[in-house]
This record gives sequence, C-alpha cells and structure tokens, in this order.
Amino acid sequence: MNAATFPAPPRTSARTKLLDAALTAIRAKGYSATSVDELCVDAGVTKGAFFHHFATKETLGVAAADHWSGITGGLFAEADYHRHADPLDRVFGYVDFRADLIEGPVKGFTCLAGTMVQEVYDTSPAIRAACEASIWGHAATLEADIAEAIERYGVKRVSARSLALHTQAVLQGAFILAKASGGPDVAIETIEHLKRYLALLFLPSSNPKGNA
Amino acid sequence: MNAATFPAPPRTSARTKLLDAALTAIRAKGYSATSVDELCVDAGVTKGAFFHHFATKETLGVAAADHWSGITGGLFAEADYHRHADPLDRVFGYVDFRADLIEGPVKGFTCLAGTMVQEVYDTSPAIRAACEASIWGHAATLEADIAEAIERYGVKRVSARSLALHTQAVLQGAFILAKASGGPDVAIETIEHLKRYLALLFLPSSNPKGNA
DNA sequence: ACACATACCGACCGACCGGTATGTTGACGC
DNA sequence: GCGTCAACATACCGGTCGGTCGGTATGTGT
Repeated sequence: MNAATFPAPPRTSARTKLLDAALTAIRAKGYSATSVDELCVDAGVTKGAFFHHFATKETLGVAAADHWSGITGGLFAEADYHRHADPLDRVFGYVDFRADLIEGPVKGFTCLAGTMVQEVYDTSPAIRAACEASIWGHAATLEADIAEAIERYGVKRVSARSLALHTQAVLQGAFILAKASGGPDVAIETIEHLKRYLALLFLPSSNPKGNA
Repeated sequence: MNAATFPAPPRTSARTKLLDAALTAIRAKGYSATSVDELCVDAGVTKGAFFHHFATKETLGVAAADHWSGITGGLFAEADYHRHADPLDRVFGYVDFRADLIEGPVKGFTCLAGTMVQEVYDTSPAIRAACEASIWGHAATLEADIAEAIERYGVKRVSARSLALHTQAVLQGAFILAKASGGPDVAIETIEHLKRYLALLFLPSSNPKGNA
C-alpha cells in the first residue's frame, strides 16, 4: 500500500488545466470569444470533462476569476516589497513591482478580471461579482500599507481605500492603452504619473514642480 | 418637382442606424457577444442591408470605432470648457466635463474604443488600430491645452502628450471599476484623484498635503 | 461480491453564428 | 422608355456554439 500502487491522481487535475487554459485564452481574446471546445483542446480534456466540473460556461467564468485571485494573490504575497519597514516604501515597492511585471507581449501582463468584467458586467451578475471581488480583494492588500503611510506622513483628505482603488484604476487604464497601442510603453509612462502623484501626496517637499 | 415629391431619403440611413445600434450593443455586451442578426433587428434592417454596407463584421467594428470618434468628437468640441482663457482652466474644465458625463447606468458613460480594444487587440489589427486612433485622437484635443498650461505654469519633466494619455488611462480605468462595482461612485472618486494630481503638478502652492 | 460514487468520454442536439446567392425596387442618365 | 446601378429584402448555407446524455473505467464502503 505504498504511494506507487495508488493510481496516481493526475498531477494537475482536469479542472485546474481547464482553469489555466481559461486564464490564457480569456486574457487574449475575451470571455465571449473563448469557446468551451477550444478550452477543452487547450487543456487536453474532453467536453464531457468540462461539463463534469463546470455546470455552465458562466460557472467556469466565475471559477476563472477566483482562480486568478488565487494565483495573483500568491504572486503578490511572496513579493519582496513587503519587507520595507516604512509603509510608504511598501507602497512605492508595490507600484514598482507592477511596473516590472510589464514586459514582453501585452497579453502577458494584463488583468483577467478587468478584461472579463468589461464584457459581462451587464449580462452576468455572477462573473461581474467575482471580478469585483478579485479587484477589490487585491486593492485591500494595498490599502493597509497606504493607511499606515497616510497616518505616518500626515496626509489628509485622502482615504486609503479610495487611493488603493485609484491605483487599480490607473493600472487597468494602463492595460487598455497598452492593448490599444500594441505595446507596454504607454503603460509604463502612466505608472510614472501614478508614482509622481503618490510622491506629491506623501512627500510634498520633494520639489513639486520638478524644476531644480 | 418640389421637395415633397421626392421619396424622402431615409432620415437616417441603414448604415447609420446599424452604426448607432452597434455603439449601444457593443458598449453593453462587447464586440464578440454582439451578433450581426441582433444589430439588424435593433436597427430595423435586414441582414442583406448589413452586408450591403459592411463587407464583414470586422468592417463594422472599424466603422463603429470611427463613428464613435465622430460622435464624441462633436460632443467635446462643442463643450463649454474651451472658452476659458487660462489653458489650465480648460484642462480642469475638461476633467469636470468628463465627471459630469458620469451619471445614470454604467453603460451610458463608458467608452466604446476602450471596451472593444480589450477583446480584439490580439485578433483584429484593423479594429485595434481604429480604437487606438479614437483614443489617441481624443487625447490630442487635450494635449494642446496641457502643453500651453505646462508652459504658462512652468511645469517641468512632464510631457503634454504623456499627461494627456494618462488622463485617458485614468478614465478608462475608472470605467472598468465602475463596471466591476456596478455603479459610478468609484469612477468619480478616481477622477477626484486625477484632479488632485493635476492641482499638485500645476499649483504646488495649493496646500500640498491637504492639511489646512 | 456487489452496490455505489466519482471522473470522465465523445457522439449528438437544436439554436445560432457570420456570410452568400438571388431577387426586387426605384432613382437617374441617356 | 430603357439600361444601369445602388440599396435593399429574403431565403438559405456550412459551420460552430453551449449544452446533453448514455455509457464506461476505476476506486470504495460493506
């Protein structure tokens, strides 16, 4: 009764393979244009397997958003920028981390939730909610650092939640411009503006007009 | 041979009706999920008429982006904010104008180009280019005012083009968050951050930390 | 040994997809 | 009055869509 006698449970389950395939396909072509058949081929499973794990395509959409939250959650949780003692350094570290992720082809750095919610916000409440949860959940991981920084640096009239969501808006917008222009340059530039805004908010003595 | 004897040429042509229907449908459900049949029903024309005017669905997508540019171009060209003598007032006027447009249901204020390009940037170069032209063309109308303001207020190290594109990124991102949350509140909040950034850039004496 | 559950398989379904082929209509030049 | 052409309408095409269903392989509890 050693491990080898057990019929090896597949290294990655059909469910996970489908979810991974969905992430890639939906980020590249959107939710509607991604067909169930195509997902099955990409994942190397049959349609029967698909509908064994997901009742409908919409169910898969919800699961894909959750899967995305899990994967990105792990990526950001393990990133180095959390180590800084100063909360403001962690905030800048986060933004730099996002900027560093922007490399190579556009479909490699865009956000599944942002892409998917554009198509389905008015037709699929379940997917819309899952995307909202993904984005807001991610923003929440930033919010704590921002709140600390706001307190330590005595910034007023700006709420941590609102600023955390603003960073997400800038990033989502940067992705759209990157898709429209066909390259990451404009995304990186807009993140520079975000960094400048944060610097002006938290460190106003730092040479506001940039001159001298 | 007076005007009445002429069989009134349709007040709006089939082509225009299809384009208008496409704007509404694509903004609500995206490009892929919008079918040709549905567009024909909405516009009150037959499928034959559709393919008389557009060789393919993709051709319609390109035309819809151009149509969108024309409609929004007119809307912004006629807006009051251009009247301000101070270029910075025109820039703030623009941002306030955008904020004022955000009312009612989400599908009423979102951007066709931003929605469509997310789905097709990797599959339809023609539509991608049309969306890019729409967004960049709109940004260009802002760029002149920003350039003037940069000169008049002596702001350095920020290019007018880059800042104009950043405003578009923030707005596009605001739309995504609005779609995800189901309402406009978060979009308005993020535009407030954009205004604060502009104020800090151009008017640094204006109470940088917001305190007192 | 046998009932039962899980995890699939893949042929099949009707609806709908984008697109085409053919026909009709009315304005306009000549 | 006649030929031409744009502007449609209608019927229809092959293919693909999301989804179903009867069946099977394998392991499990008793």
